[in-house]
Amino acid sequence: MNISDLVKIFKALSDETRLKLLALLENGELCVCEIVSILKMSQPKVSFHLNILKDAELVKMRKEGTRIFYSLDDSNLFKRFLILSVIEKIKDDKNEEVNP
Amino acid sequence: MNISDLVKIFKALSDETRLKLLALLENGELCVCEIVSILKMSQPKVSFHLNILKDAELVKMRKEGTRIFYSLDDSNLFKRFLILSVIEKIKDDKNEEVNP
DNA sequence: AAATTATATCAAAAATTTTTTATATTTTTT
DNA sequence: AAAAAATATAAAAAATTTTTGATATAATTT
Repeated sequence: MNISDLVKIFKALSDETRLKLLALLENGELCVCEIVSILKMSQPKVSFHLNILKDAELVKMRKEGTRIFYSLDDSNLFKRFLILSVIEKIKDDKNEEVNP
Repeated sequence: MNISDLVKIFKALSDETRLKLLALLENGELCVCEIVSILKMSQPKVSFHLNILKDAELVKMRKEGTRIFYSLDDSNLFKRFLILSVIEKIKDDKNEEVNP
């Protein structure tokens, strides 16, 4: 992993939409259409951000018929740590909203 | 730490110049003028990037006379991990350049 | 084979970030 | 008190990223 890979990973993580996508995938794979309907964002927008996460190898994809399922790619230890940190911190954040 | 703080931290880390600044500060504080002369970048550019790192609380500063010294701010465990990872990976990268 | 569904891609527009050049501020030195 | 040194800030320009709306592609269903 060189400095450009590192920048690419951090760039991928430096957007709220993409952090939400990662958190959404915590419990397993989802297809694009499910993500679109859950997050209520336009489909090209979701595809755009998923593609950036895939480029940084933070998510991976699997085709099945007409659908494409995305899931977390935490095969690398450093990325796994980053993804887990993101998910944990976003959860904390949501809990604070509910229990102020 | 909420989701915006998280985005701010990753945004701060998502630029090569800023990763280099962090790596440069590994061995202790440096003033802006030293950083400028080492990295051979314009002074406003260095100040601009240092400010982004400071906003994300990845570096801290200390005034002494006319100089301002910057150093790593790894008081938070998560940030400490990120900073150390960055430094380690940038070092690896440089070693590979020398020993191909 | 036509229609439908799911997704990617493209081009234009909008928004944000980075760089550059010039200037302001503060402290120290002369 | 003027000059010099170090740094921040501001405004404009350049570059990059994100969003949007339209269209293309591929697999499935009718």
